[in-house]
Amino acid sequence: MTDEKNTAAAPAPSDFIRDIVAQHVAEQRYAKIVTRFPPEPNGYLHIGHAKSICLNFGIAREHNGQCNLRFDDTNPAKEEVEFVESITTDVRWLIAGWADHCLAFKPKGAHPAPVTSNGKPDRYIAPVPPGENTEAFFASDYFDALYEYALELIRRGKAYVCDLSPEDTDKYRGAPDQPGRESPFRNRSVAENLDLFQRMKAGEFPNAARSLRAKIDMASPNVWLRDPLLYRIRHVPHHHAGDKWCIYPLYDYAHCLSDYLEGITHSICTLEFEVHRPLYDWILEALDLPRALPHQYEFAKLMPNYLIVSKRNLLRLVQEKVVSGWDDPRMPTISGLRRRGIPASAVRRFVTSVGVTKFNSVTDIALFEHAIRDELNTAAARRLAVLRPIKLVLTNIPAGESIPCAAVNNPQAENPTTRPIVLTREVFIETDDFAEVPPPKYFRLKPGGEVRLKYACIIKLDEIVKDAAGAITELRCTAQLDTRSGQPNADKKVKGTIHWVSATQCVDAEVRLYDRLFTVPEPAAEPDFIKVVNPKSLEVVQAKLEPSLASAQLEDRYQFERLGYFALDPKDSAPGKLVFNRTISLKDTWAK
RNA sequence: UGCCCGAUGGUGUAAUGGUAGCACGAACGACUCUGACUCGUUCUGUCUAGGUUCGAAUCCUAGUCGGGCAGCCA
Repeated sequence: MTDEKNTAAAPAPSDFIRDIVAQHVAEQRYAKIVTRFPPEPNGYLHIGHAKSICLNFGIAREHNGQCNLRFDDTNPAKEEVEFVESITTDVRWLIAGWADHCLAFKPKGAHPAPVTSNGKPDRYIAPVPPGENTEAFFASDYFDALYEYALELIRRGKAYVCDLSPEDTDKYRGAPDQPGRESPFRNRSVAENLDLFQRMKAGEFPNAARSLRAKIDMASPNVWLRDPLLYRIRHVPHHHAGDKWCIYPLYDYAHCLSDYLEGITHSICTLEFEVHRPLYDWILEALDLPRALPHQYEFAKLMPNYLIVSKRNLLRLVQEKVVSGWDDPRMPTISGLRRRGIPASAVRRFVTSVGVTKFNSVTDIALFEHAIRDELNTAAARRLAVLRPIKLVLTNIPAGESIPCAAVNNPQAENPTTRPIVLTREVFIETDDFAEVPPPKYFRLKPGGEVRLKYACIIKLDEIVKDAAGAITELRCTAQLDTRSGQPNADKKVKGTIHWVSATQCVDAEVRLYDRLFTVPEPAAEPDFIKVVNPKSLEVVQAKLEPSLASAQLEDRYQFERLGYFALDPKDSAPGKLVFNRTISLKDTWAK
């Protein structure tokens, strides 16, 4: 379906993170480059995540490395299996045929195993290729290991159990421009900390009654170093780990150690984690681990205009039924883009083309639209379809006669093939392709004017038939049959060529015309982005299609000539009931 | 008033002390049995002020502007 030619031919991208990786490869610092994509299963993946996926899998791919799909599931209150399933599907779709050989899973149910590294006891979880009895990595599979590491931190005097309430913890933390104060529980003995932490795990204390904290520096100018919490008490079951735990690790503690356990070399995340990096390093260094430590690198997230890219706001669109669901074709979610008919290759090309920097920028959505059109231009089969039909009668063709014509399937192909279509007395043309009072430079059908029916012949408009109310019911024309391909006057030139379908040999279909969801470039900056939803973001029409489209395939992409790119809706289309989504219109430089 | 990060045409990005380039976009033109594609021409840029240097987008200093950080979220 999707043509990989463009992506494959594109030069390997270069950016500051890839430069660092390339240097590490040159130095032979690591045996293998291992990255990871670590979503929290609390929502659907969107175009912003696609950038991270393509970065992480792209780097792995460029160095024969590996990229782990890992669920960062340390907060059971917000997470659901529905999301681990959708995320897995979306990631696999996005990288299919491109980097799936880099995707690493683990045996189903596997946990980190005891190993010996550099002569010292260690823990490691080995990757396997996705397949039977495998699954993605889960941070929650490391809870036992993480607990052991916490015990070790306590023994080393680098962590303590704190009895401060959440409110008091906040107060003691101070402010960015003001140092915090040390917790009164900061200097408990190792024995007491060990005892208390074990009892936290055993469920002896209620939610938030105590926490485990790293002992770092309450006066640090970086607030994340002011004795950050490592564990909190939450008496809730976990979607993956079951009901074994009532203490759950926090992101900063779990993430760096998960990276270590999986042997990640480059842990790539977005800019807001920059201030967390010292903590990431502190935890790993505090444990004196025997293998090479992972390192964190940060880049600016993708922010395209005319879109919202925030789980909270996307959720609102779903909940308030502005869209039909997370996979509504107007949503910037991966599932929405997929349902809309956008090839994964176009998503990849777009997110790669914007580059990787530390500069917060707004990317023009036109860049995405360009990537989509460009991929589809080579991949899509051309077909004739009329969205808003108006009847046209070719008065010199007898009723019942079928004149065979050959239509090109894809002019971009190296050896273009054709398919047969037929011209009949009655055809439909696009309402927009006729104007009784044409504007200047109007190339289409107008009174007394000539136009070519694509792949058929030139016609001349003789008569406009109207009903009693003055509405146009049909256009009567003369077909110049000697201007058909292969006929003596085939080369006759007219300014306009329009598409059409036979009125007697066509199929009906519902066609959904999608447009931008928002009318302003920065909807998220509005007081209420619901107020700037584009009322015309979805228009449904009953279209007439050429007969070959009756057997359209879900995975195929079509260009309805002169209109745009279309694909079958995977949810609502069924045998005998065609539903097409407009992926994107053709570029239109004809100012209306 | 604290700490961290950043700033190159309309947008995104490259140039790693040596000719500011590429893509998107826009405008105009050529071609055209898709007003698409393709091709051609044009458009607009190094945040400011000092300094180092034969030479600065790049290094230094100060400033300006923007983003991030005070969840028992990630």
